[in-house]
Amino acid sequence: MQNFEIAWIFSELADLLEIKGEDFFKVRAYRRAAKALARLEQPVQELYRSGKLSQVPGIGKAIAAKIKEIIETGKLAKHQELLKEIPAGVLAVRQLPGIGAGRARALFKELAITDLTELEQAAKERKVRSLKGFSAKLESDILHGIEMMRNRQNSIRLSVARELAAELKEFIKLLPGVKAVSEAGSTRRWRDTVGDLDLVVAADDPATVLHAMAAYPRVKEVVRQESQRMVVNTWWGLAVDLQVADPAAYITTLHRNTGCKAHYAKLQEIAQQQGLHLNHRGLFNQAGQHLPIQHEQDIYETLQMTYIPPELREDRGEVEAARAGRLPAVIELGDIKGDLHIHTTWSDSALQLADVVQLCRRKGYAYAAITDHSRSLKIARGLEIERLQEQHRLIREMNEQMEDFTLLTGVEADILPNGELDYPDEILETMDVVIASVHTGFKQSKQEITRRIMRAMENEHVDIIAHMTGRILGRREPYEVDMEALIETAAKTKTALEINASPDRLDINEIYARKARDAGVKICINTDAHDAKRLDEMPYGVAVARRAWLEPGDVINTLDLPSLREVLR
DNA sequence: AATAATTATATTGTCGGCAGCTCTGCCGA
Repeated sequence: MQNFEIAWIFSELADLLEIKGEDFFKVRAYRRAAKALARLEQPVQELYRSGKLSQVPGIGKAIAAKIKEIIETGKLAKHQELLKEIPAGVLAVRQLPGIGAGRARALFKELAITDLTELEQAAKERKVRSLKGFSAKLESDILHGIEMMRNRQNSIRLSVARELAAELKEFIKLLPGVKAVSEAGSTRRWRDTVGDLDLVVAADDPATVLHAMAAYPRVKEVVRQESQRMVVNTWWGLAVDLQVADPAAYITTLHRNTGCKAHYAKLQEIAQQQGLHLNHRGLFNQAGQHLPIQHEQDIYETLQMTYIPPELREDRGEVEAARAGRLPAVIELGDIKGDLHIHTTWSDSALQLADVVQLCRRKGYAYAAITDHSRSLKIARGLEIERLQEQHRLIREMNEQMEDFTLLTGVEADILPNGELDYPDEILETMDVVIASVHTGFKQSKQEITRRIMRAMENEHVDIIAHMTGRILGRREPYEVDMEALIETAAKTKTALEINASPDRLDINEIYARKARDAGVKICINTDAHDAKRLDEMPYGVAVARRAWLEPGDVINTLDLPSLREVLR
């Protein structure tokens, strides 16, 4: 069992107990434990075997015993019992914006609502508004929320797909007769969300692979089986579409299954024009003979164009650009020289200042900016001015001890509802990096929130606007902003826009990042890390930049430190 | 339920906006 599967049980247990009305501090203890487990770098099973579970902060005697039960039996009795009492659908109801544990409980107890469909019915019949704690407005918000939830059913965050892909590839690689295996489809193209996970395997004997796949522990049920293909549902809620190819046709199958469809169709058409034929079996000449294909590069070369990396295969002009030899040399992970948005224990992160230095150094970065939350964000222990200055003094001292690495002083200052920043200018001007972002007042009108962010950009001390549309994938829609106007203002004020690399955000997205670049706006790719694991999420941000066709020169954290300082000045 | 310390017991991230049985509970950052 993986850490986050165990963490998930505790987090669901917390939700169930909260809905039941159990002591809130107990609920919070389970949440803390879940968070601690998800954050662990080492497998929980290992800690369990060495008897070190209770050493993890947030895990005491009772929770350690429950972890033992989960590891040994695969489930938790207390969790199972609660699920019998409170149907899983109630948890989905609780996920709706505006519905917390209290309102979910009221709906369940008073109206016997056990899932979203029943809630929708009740809301349409105007039965919800009369409950204590509800209103006509909330009732219509509920209907909106249900609609929203339905619309995103097929979108699972890329990180989930990539983690499952990594695990499945390890497993499949070791099966007898397997020559190669790769993810394909939108997972390989690094789309922010995916509908399913496509895998392509090169193997002599498809039956062996399919048989092993069907028996794999993550697999819940086989949905479809053909001689060389299998579709399964997994316990992670993500379907896997596995295609086994003859080793000779592996590259062309992988290429076709990577898509996107429109991109592939264009290549087929170009092949046709050149008297060739392209399909998943190979690339053929007029006589029907196989042309040698060792790598995907060979396909593009034969079709007389530059190689197009998977991230760019979206039929957004890349085929035309590649034929004209005008495809940009897009940014790579190795171009990144530092991370400019990192939180520490000074506010709400698990990282110590020294951890940031150590981990970023190990990545080969030359610098990193410490940007903790500002004072108004109480929930995140935002820093009062004195604390912020104390931290900056400490950082300057640390820098004196280091030659090959620099910590930059900074802050993630809240943009207050009126567009002012959370600290006065004389404080902001003392630090290296000022990030500005919105954390409250999402319900402002499009005009208000746009104007608010524009005002922040107009502050000369603001260097970067972080996660500008505020979306949390699968949980919160982006807020209404006039992107055109914001990009224009960012260009005018020379404010960089962040690509937040967290797979939960990926904000701004590739569409806006490309528009911003075209308007002359610089981009900064940041992890916004709150723990060591999330510091590793830079590749997701780089993927967004690649999909936006960005080159290293478009991204400020590819610069060496002196040039970066020049830009930030 | 975990933690710290008074080793039996207190504490455990805060606070503004919202809606409606207007001083309170709920929600969300």
